Amino acid sequence: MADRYDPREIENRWQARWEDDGLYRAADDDPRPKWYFLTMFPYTSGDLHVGHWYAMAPSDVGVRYRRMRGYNVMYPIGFDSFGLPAENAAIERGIHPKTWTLNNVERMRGQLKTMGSAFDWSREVITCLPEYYKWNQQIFLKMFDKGLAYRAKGAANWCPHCQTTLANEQITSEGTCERCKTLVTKRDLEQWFLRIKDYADELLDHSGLEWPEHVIAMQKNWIGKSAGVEVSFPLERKDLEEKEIRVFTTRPDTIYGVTFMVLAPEHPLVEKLTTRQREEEVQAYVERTRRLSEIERQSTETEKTGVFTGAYCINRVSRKRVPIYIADYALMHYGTGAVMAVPAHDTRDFAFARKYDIPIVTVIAPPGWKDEGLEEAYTEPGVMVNSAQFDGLLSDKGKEAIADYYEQQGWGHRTYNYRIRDWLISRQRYWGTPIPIIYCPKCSIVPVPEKDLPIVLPDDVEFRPTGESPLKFHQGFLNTACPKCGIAATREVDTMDTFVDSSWYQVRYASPHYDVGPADPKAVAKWLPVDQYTGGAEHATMHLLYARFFVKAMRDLGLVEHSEPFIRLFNQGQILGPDGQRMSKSRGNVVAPDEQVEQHGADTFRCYLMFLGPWDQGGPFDVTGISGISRWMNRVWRLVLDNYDATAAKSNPDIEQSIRKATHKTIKRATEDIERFRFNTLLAALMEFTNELSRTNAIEVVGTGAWREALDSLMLLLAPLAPHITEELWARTGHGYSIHNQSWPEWDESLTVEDEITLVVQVNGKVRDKLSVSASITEDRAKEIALASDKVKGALDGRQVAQVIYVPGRLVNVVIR
RNA sequence: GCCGAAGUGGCGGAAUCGGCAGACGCGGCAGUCUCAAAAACUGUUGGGGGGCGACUCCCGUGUGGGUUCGAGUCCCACCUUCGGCACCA
Repeated sequence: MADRYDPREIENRWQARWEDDGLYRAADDDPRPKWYFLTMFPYTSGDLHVGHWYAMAPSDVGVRYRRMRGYNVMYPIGFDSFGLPAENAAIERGIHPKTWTLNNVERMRGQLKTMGSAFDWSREVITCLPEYYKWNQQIFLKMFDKGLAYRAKGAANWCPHCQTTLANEQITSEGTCERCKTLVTKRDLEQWFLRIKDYADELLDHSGLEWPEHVIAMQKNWIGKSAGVEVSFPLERKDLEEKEIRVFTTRPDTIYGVTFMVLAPEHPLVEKLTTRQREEEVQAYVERTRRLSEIERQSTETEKTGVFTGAYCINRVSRKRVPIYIADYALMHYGTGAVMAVPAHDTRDFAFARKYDIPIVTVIAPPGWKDEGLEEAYTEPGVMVNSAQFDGLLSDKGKEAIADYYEQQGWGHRTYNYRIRDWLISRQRYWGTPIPIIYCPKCSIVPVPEKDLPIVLPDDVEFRPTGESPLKFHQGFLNTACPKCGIAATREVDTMDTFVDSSWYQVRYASPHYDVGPADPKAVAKWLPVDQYTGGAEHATMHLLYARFFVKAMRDLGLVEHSEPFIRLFNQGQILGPDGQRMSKSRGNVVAPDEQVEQHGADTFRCYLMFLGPWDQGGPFDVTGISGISRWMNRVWRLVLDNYDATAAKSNPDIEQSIRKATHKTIKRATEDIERFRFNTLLAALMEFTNELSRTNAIEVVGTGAWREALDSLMLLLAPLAPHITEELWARTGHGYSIHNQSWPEWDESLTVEDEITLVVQVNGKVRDKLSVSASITEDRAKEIALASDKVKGALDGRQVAQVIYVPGRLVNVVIR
């Protein structure tokens, strides 16, 4: 009898051994094909939770499988360690952000190691250290040189609680801060932007990427490219510098229906166009709009409001005078900030026209239209009417015809518009990468010379959430000399959005200690792009879009040669508390992984997480089921050790053959499942295999070659899932160290096919009999024995057989009338 | 409103192609062991009905239609849940 399975002892021992041996270190000069596997690095929140395990344990299985398939696998890990929580902890508890963060790194590193993952710790990257963020600064400077980073004043999203600006992507659909759920407002500030919009078309192209369709769809939605025409409407007043209003429209076919014009309240023409009589009202409206938060302004529920400016422009084709309004439903940052309003065919314009008694002219006829007024906007395609020479055209054709006409007349041109906006990276906070820019009274914006990098974050800073960067009050940091002319100048005091850090960390892992640039070109050429990336779907439009942009920008800066960071992407689902709600301390439904590991061992905990269901689905985590995995681990332990060394007492070729078949079928199933990351069914297959071996653990098979092959295969197939117990069993059954350097077992296809099959016999689609027949049965013979079955005869009840369907290897269906 | 994913036993879930619905596991029930309990092991377990019984019949994959010899799987309409976007002209 073998001794008891003691996961704690085994796991500690092997983890130490693997670390001492550097078993998982990826060598740059290994000639085998490379495989770069990456799981999203954790933020240094302080504690590893079940979500981390749920994300990382299955990734580790993928890694170990690739290793067994003969790849030179790199699986690095690090810490995303800049960001607000560190600073908030500093303010609340008087700990320095750096201390807080590095303590958390220490703690989380220890917790991560208990998972028994095949991480290559020698490549660890910690983003809050100057060795890393120096390169953020260098890349930023190169972007600045190329015009990819620019400074602009604009209405920035402002979180009053975090006391900083936010990127568009960091605002929830409720208009609140993604981090603290505070209502976001607007502030006019000079800020740094990166030109992600310049890459919009390239970012829309996901060819060559094996990504989940829904993530691609989300990115496409986010970028929001729409085709249309930019057309001009001449102003009635001729005494202004501007002679026309330019608008973007996707519906040029409705241009005869334009009965008013809407400018965004911030539109530069508003001030110039407004007549003296309307001035007061317009100014009041502009003021009111400015005070509204984004959420109030953008709510589709709010009634359309606006005011007339007193000015008119001319609809070139209908020759009509068109009144110009301002309304907050026109957005300054989309298109030209002006809208040609067609109330008959746009729901917003319709509501506005109704409210302010503006004429509604139908120019696209709905089906069966009899020249009557519309009760609501008709936005579907239809036949053009009231549109002079274009009458009778279908609206789709009309779009092209009018676009052509405008282009011929020189009144407009076809173009595209994008929903995505440039990436605002300035943050008025301390714990981030200092933006390497100096403001000189004489030379204005001056980049820090590369030789002066890194601009190091000073430690002795007072954390006062004032809405301005704490760095502004640090005289030693703030004051400097202009690198160009040498006179007294000040530094940029804002820091970079932490998404900058995670936009290229995957590149840094290739050469984490390289000190003459962000990345060693040789190492990058060897390792990048990432072959398989895994992480949560919440990053679909932020991190994943930023990282794609960054790599393309770095390519154009000559820093890397590839264009896409991540070839394959897998999104795991979200793990919830036992109550089906998000795990949170306030709900009291948090499951601590450390406790589970303490109780059941890492192998069991890992496997249980994978057994819950499909990885991309996530779901509630209920600890009660873990005993099933625990019991199974014990069964495997006993099964392997009890009879491994026995010698065959006598042989039974039938049982041996059936064991061999079970083995090869299991290898096949396991391989197919692991390739598709279907760990739940993979585990089910291994359990079935274990059950079958337990049943046949009889005197006739133990000690035979087939028996050994079965147990060896079981250990090897289980090795990626449960690395510790399998390493221990592998050693105890007299194999060499390490099971994690063995080859993945191969299956013999001829051993996976059955000689006997169950032929299902149906009558009118209902199962009436099951017959055990030879797999090589002919169609005629199968039909014959099916019809001969007593049960079929009984079901026929003397009625006429109309047809007999045969599906090879599966069933016979007798159709009767 | 738009885009995307999903609805299967008491529970988590399985079912590459349209072909035995419920694999595997939890929980439950019964049993073995035990003074007893726990643990472990064995058997059983979709619902309903009939038979002493080997058995047998009916119903059943969110709802309603459809295609098909045959539908959890395909098509149409709808309901519910979750995720994303949302005055984008």
